[in-house]
Order: sequence, then structure tokens, then C-alpha cells
Amino acid sequence: MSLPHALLTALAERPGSGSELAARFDKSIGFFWQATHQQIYRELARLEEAGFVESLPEESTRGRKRAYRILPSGRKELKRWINQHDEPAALRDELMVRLRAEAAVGPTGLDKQIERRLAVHQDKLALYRRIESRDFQGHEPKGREAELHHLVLKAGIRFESHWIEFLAEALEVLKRAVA
Amino acid sequence: MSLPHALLTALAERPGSGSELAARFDKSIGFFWQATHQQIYRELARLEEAGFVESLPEESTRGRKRAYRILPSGRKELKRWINQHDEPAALRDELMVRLRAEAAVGPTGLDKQIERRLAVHQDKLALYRRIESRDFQGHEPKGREAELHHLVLKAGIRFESHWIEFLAEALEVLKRAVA
DNA sequence: CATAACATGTAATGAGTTACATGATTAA
DNA sequence: TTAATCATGTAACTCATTACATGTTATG
Repeated sequence: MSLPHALLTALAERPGSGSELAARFDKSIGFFWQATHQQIYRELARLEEAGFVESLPEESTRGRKRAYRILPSGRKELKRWINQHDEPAALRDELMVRLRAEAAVGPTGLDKQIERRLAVHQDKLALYRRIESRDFQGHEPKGREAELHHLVLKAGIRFESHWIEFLAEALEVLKRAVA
Repeated sequence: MSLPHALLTALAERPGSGSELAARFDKSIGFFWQATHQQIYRELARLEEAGFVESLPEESTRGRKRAYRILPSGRKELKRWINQHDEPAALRDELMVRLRAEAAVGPTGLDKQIERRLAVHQDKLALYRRIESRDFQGHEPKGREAELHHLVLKAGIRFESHWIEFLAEALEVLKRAVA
């Protein structure tokens, strides 16, 4: 469970309110760890409870921005967590189950689905590439932090490319298998 | 949510008890959709409730195997589900969050973690390749069902290869960034 | 000043995980 | 025949999702 630490990371990069964090999630860390605003508000409250972050103003704010920032203990916790062991995220994809199901009770015309997924991944890849050419143009070193951000983005690019290649192969297999 | 349909698929391939399904999950569909035995038992009970599967014996079995098999309505439901739209599984990986955290508050020596993950993925890749050479040796067509099973396995192989490539790059970047 | 957009929050639900319990079968 | 293992099951809990509610700020 990484959401609290994803939030601590975002706040370590820059203070912000819940809604700002939600917006930032949508275009950086969120590529690899999504969260709805409800999760974010709840988790921020917990982090404050635990003393890892603080927020202003003190009194209850309904409708008004609440400014969060990370505290030293939060940074410490984040550093501790970074080197915790983790298992690879379990690969869980409905499409794989659908392919097995297609094998068992098909054919059902699954290639339509696959073409749709292909388009989704192509769009995502295009988005990542746009971000890359905007934020990481030159190939010369740009400092440790930027290099690591670039690395994470390149993971996304690899991942989407992987899917596109696989889905193209899947289409071929499906067409061949029908004939 | 695919667990019920993963179970229907497994039962369409071959009838079995809860524990047998759990064991099969561990080495086929389970590569892409995991479930604990508790989930499986609960979900099998729901599927029976819904009339998609039936089980013997009728009376309560605590400690004794309960044999499940799929019913026609279960097959029908499975066919219907195959062509439901699905979104790509959200990519959610703690390591990506750790890399961002490392960028924000590091360096912390994250390369140890990455080497560990690298080993995990190399092991998995080796396992998948063993399965491939055991079950899908020849390159000649082996029928629709086998081709689709092979396809799913190849997705796993691609996926693990992707991770290995990425983690190797990550190691390079981390070493370079420290220096 | 009315309305839309924004920001925070509550409540209900469900999937998935963990810990534990109990009956049946197998092996020492 | 006792212990270990297998098979099924119950209970409690957490994360994540969905729907909804309420207040504040910006805009015409």
C-alpha cells in the first residue's frame, strides 16, 4: 500500500492542497499510482493524524483550500519506506482472463476488444512521448532528480510499447486461429 | 472484477474442487489473476447461488472435497462477459513511487532494491520459458486453444522481459546519478 | 446575485487480504 | 492412534470505488 507515501513524495516535491495533489497525481506519479480525491483527502487526514504532515488553517474548512506541507518526521518516514522490500505488483489484467475464456468457450469475436485496447495504449504512448519531448528534450544529463523523473516516464513508455506489441501479436493469432 | 469469470473459465476447461482450482490458478490463469483460497471458496458459493455452477455433494462438506462443474447458463454468462468492454488494468507499482520518492528525498541506496527486483523478474521469466519449452515446443500450429494459451504465456514472457530491461536501465541511471 | 466550477467531505459498498477455526484424510 | 496435512469455511479488516452532500470562490 503506497498511497500515503506517494502523497508524502508529492508533498516533499512541493506543498499543496488536496485538490492540487489530485491534479498533480493525474499527470506524474498518478501514471503509476492512481487515487481518487476521496482517497487523497482521507489519506491526508491520516497523515496529519500521524504527524507526518501539517495543514492550515486549523479550523474546519469545507469548500476552502487546505494547505498541506510535509514535516521532518514525514521526510524521515519516507526515507525509511523507500528501502522497504516490496513484491512486484501482481499482474492482473482482465484481458488475459478473457483470452483464456475465449480459448475455452470461444470463438466470440474478441479481436474487436483487442483493437479497442490497442487504440487506448497507443493514445497513452503518444501522451507519454509528448511529455517526454516537452520535459526531457536533450540527452545531456539534467541532474539527479530530473533523471529519475525521466526514468519513471520511460518505464511508462516501455510499458505501453510492450502492450502495443503484444496486442498486435494477439490480433494475428486470433485471425490465424479463426481461419 | 474478473474473479468469477476466471473461475468459470477454469471450470469450463475442466471441473474441479475449490482446492484444485486454487492449485491450477497458481500455474496458469493465476499468472495474470491471483486469488487466495478464501476468495475462491466465497466466489464459488456465489456462482452456485447465481446458478452458473453446481456442486456435489448437496449436504455441507467441511473438510471434504466439493466437486464443482459449470452449467450451461455459466457458459452463456462467460461468453457474454468476454466481449464486455474493459479498461487496461491500472499500472500500480510501488517501485515507481519509490523512484519518485528517491528523487525527492534521496539518495538512499535504492539500487539494492532494484537488484532484488531484477532477480525476482529473472526467476519468473525463467519459469515462463521452462513452461513454454515444455508445453509449446514446436512452432507448428497446435490448434486454436493451445495457440491462445501460448499467447497468454507469451504475454507473461514479454512482461517480465520488459521489467528486466527497465530495471537494468534503472540501475545504470542510479549509478550515474550518484557519481 | 445567481449560477457554475471548485474544494472538501460523508456514507455505503465491494474486492482482496489476513488470521483463525474445524472437519476429513493421510502418514508415521 | 496420534500427528501432519488437506479441504473447506468464518470473521475482521483495509483499500479502493461510487454516489452523494455541502460549502466557497469565480464569473456572467
